[in-house]
Amino acid sequence: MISHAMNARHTDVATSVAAEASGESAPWLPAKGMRTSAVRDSVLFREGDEARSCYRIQSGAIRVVKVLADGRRYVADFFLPGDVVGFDCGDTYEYTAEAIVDTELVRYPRPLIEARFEENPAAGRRLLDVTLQRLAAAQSQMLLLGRMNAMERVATFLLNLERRLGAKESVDRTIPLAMTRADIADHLGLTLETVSRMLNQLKRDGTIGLPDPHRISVLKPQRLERMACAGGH
Amino acid sequence: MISHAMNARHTDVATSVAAEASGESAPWLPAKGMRTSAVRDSVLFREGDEARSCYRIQSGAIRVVKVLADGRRYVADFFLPGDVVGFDCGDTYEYTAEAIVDTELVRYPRPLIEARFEENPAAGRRLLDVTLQRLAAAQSQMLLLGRMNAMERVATFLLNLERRLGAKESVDRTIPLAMTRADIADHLGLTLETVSRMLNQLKRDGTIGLPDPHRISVLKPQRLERMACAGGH
DNA sequence: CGGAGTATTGAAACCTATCAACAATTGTGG
DNA sequence: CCACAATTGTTGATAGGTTTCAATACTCCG
Repeated sequence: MISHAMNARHTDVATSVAAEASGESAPWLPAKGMRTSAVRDSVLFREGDEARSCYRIQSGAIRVVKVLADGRRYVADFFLPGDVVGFDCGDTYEYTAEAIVDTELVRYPRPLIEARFEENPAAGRRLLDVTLQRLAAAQSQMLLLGRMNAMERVATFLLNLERRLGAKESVDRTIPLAMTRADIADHLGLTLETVSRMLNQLKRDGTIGLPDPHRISVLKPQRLERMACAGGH
Repeated sequence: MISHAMNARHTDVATSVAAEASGESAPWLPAKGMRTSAVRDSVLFREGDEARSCYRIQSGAIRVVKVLADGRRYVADFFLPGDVVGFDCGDTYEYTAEAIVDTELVRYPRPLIEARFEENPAAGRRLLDVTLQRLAAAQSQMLLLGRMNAMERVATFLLNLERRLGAKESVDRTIPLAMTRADIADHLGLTLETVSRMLNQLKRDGTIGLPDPHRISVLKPQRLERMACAGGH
């Protein structure tokens, strides 16, 4: 599957007590948190659970899902290394968070975060900015879901993912895909078959390469951007 | 494809200099702002404009739209009395805001709001909560756009709108619709014809009544909730 | 009262979903 | 290390829900 995917036993999320620096990517977090790991497909927290903690992703990937009673699923977002998942409004989580692959995280109890806001207003302001950015991203995603066709959705998704991973992760413009076709489909409001068809159509075009199902190399970025949609933001 | 270009009179937004209390609904705003009015279909601000102010709606309604180059449009949100529109991340607006009907607003310059955060951290915390709520609503909307069929979308929309308007506005469970079918369609990722068909199907069912195109009375709320989707949030 | 904008309704086309079969990959255990 | 089983991905044929195109009716205001 992917480099860091190890044995996928169904143990729960394991927590060690070692302290860990919060890292540069989220300056609004407390200085220390608990190192934690989650094996593939384990649930970090469930929609409706009491929101005790949030988590910064160290390595791996998390998906955040909302589910209808009959099983229809929407993947609201993917969280990649550096991202923080689990800070919601209210006392309960708004969605379920699951590990896509074996994932290393740092856990921060909510009370510690709230305390940090008291002592340091700038931290709260930083979180506000992050939240406003996520809201803007959500609005772009709604435009995608509401008004783009299958090919535009897939092309836009690939470009966004490449941008988020940054040059560091994607060597030679090759995107390491942690998630399955089903995850991508549930994120784009499509079926996994349609996602597969679009990817293979792009492959036949010569726009992308698919060395293996979990690696996508962007061969013709400009063409991909043109397919992404008839008008950037 | 679709391009509901709304070109009516293009008078600008008129501003009076009278001061006005910020009201109970948005305690994170400064105490005073400028009363302003916007006639139907006028543009409050445009995507990409420098974000100088935000606006609290006093009466009327605002729609917030994102547009693709070929004219396809998505209505990211409707803003109703009490709501505040225009506080985005970055220095420019993320979307275009237009008046759906003649609208009364109170304008707050961004520098004044920023200053208020400096002096009163609780104000910033309130805005964070509001923003987190809007993010949660956006995630529910993505589930709707990605995974619900036309009837479920329309039913969900009506229920949400009724809840937002509150008992005060909707006398006798009758929802006053400020927006057109095209606005609703662009908000639900449908065409205006499909929205019309779904509404009239609900009318034939006896689930709702349509006294006139801009008034919807909910006759059988439970049935509407059942149609809304196979699984509540 | 008339005219422009808005809403409704019908018929046909299209894109994507669904169903189904098969191929490829991954992980497991001999 | 290889073979097998399970999962994941690909591809094809068909069906179905929405869109598109078109015509007509309604509503609101000047």
